[in-house]
Amino acid sequence: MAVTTKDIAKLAGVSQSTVSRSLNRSPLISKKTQERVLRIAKEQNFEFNANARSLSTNISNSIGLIFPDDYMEFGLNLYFGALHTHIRETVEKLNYDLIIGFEKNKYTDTNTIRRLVAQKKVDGLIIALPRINSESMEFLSKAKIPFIFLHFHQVQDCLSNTNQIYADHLHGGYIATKHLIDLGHRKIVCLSSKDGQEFEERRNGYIKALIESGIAVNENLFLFGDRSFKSGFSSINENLKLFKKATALFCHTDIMALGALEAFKLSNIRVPEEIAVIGYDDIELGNYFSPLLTTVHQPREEISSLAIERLVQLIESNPRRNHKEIVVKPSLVIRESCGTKLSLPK
Amino acid sequence: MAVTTKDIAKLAGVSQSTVSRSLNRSPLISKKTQERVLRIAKEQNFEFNANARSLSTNISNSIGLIFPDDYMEFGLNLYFGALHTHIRETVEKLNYDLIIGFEKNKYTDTNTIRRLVAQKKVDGLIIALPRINSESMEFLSKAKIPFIFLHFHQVQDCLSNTNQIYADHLHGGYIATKHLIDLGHRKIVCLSSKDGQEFEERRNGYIKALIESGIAVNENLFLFGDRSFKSGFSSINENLKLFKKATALFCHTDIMALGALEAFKLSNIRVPEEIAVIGYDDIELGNYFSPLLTTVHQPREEISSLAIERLVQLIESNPRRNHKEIVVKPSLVIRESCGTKLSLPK
DNA sequence: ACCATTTATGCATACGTTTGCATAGGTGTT
DNA sequence: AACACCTATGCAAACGTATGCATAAATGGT
Repeated sequence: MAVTTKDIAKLAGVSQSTVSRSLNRSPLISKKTQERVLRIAKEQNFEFNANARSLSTNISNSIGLIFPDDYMEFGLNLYFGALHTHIRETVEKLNYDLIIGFEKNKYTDTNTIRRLVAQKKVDGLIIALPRINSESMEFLSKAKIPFIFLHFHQVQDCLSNTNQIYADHLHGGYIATKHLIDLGHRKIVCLSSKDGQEFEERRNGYIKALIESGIAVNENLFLFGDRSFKSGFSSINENLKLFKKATALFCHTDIMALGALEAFKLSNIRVPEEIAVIGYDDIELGNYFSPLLTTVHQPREEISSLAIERLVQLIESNPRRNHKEIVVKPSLVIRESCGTKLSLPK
Repeated sequence: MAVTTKDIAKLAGVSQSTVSRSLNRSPLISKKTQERVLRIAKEQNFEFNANARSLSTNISNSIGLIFPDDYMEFGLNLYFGALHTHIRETVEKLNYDLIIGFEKNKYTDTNTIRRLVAQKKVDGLIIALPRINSESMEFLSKAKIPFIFLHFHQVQDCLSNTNQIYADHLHGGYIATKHLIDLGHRKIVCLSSKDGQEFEERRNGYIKALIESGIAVNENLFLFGDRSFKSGFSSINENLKLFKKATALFCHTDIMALGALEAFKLSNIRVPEEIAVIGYDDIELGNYFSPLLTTVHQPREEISSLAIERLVQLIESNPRRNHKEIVVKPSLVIRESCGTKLSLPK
């Protein structure tokens, strides 16, 4: 059915190879012939058969984007959703197609990755998994396929031979805490999570800011949730007594911060008047409910475009060297939930 | 590099065709040979080259999922995000890959669709665009590629020769309104949107329920937003006077309902005590903030799996007949925001 | 033991493209 | 006029798989 280069060749009175070369803008072909071929191809609504092309060139013109299977939980969809948007924009701009894959167990499985690579369905991968085991790493480097880790934290054990892009969470934790300290707060509760190195880094940023300001780190001010709204809500609800002394709360995800705000609301504790609350991520939702959430902006657009651009660069030049880390800085988004400088810090 | 059927053939001491047949479980091959070939293939980590396979069979084993470019706006990401999850689950279960495409102008463009089809990158399409023009319809049917419209409302003008899956919005509008009426409400504000036929249908459901209960339809009780949180917030804020008489609000999206709740909160109007609020969509968020949002559940999982299952069925049997509409019923999710039966309806 | 039938395998071609190599025709230099 | 050298084109093989057809081997019936 579909019109092929052979059909065009017949119509143009040239050979099939001349058609192929013309369509690929080969300099071997004379201007005149090329133009004629292009005209006819256009008239016939010609499109390359991508499969034949990929078979011949070993290039699929597709990029695989790998997410963990559970990315929808814990309000992560808000984060990933945004990431996804920016990624596809860049992918589109660079004329690649996007194949989305998921790994069931985000820490150990790489079945989808292996399959897509082995089947030659993708030219490169953006891997947005929190971690990957060494066998899979080995598979990837043996397969000589360009890939980029796009995640939340630095992966130490594959540092030397991979490309990774991540945000500087220590910095994010630091600027959030510094903001609260600058507003006069001394007792700052830290609601974090144990699931993910990025949270550890944020805690380190928190600690760094405290120490720098000569504030003692108090173990009792650490709370741990699972990143979700519900855990933000219940962590605060079950630890309201902390806020008899503490005047501020640093939540390591916005969605936990929103849960916390809701908990304070139901206990008639006013934010920011009585407690300052700062989040992390800068999800859209933080801009909806009163008080508007002050937070740390995750540089999503930057991370996404950098990742794709770097990947395409790797694909198209394929230098089996030149590994690179890119670190992106988060920034502060000051809205309402931290209020203004405390006049009388407790 | 990669191991091919030819390599396996050499190792097994059989011909390439025998390998191909074995791997495809052809009944022509003896159990013994087949098992040996399969064992060797497994040992060698053999995977088919998808491009060669697709070229030969004209089957890509991929499904295209087409979204409008702006699906992230207006809180739609919450809806589409969920849809996307269920779709990919079903796609995975049925062993297809998922290629995600976007159309720039959701009403007129079909460039991505055309390209993916012409290039043979997909075997079928799930088209989640609000509409499609007749040229594109013609292209699709000429291309003889199975596709399904997955959307929010029934598309009349391509009814006769397409598969479409949509929810019964009239029913949804009806049950939401009926719920409020059953609770004793008579004056019910209807916050809808003019952008999308589904909203018109929900309004019709609203009207139907009113009429059925002998309540006059009051033009003044209709408000229109753009589906967003902000428009929910401001629509209510700018029309607070309506609620001197009206006792209930039916918002045609959850996210508008949340905006409305926020507006009531800031005006110290208690929900559900003073005003009952019902939403539409059943997004996760509605289950977070107090009062928990009573709403109409969009049967997302059902729509998604039905769409994919039907599509795969079309792909694998390809009957160029047998067009079918599937209508899915929304259901009521009663939480807190409508409260209980009014004792003294105004 | 012979033939007919079934079962299992291999051969060869096709899918639509890219690309190395050969070559025909044209240009320029001596 | 002879030669070397481009330029533009075509030929043919290759990519890895699937499959129609031919055929060899095994089976069964007499």
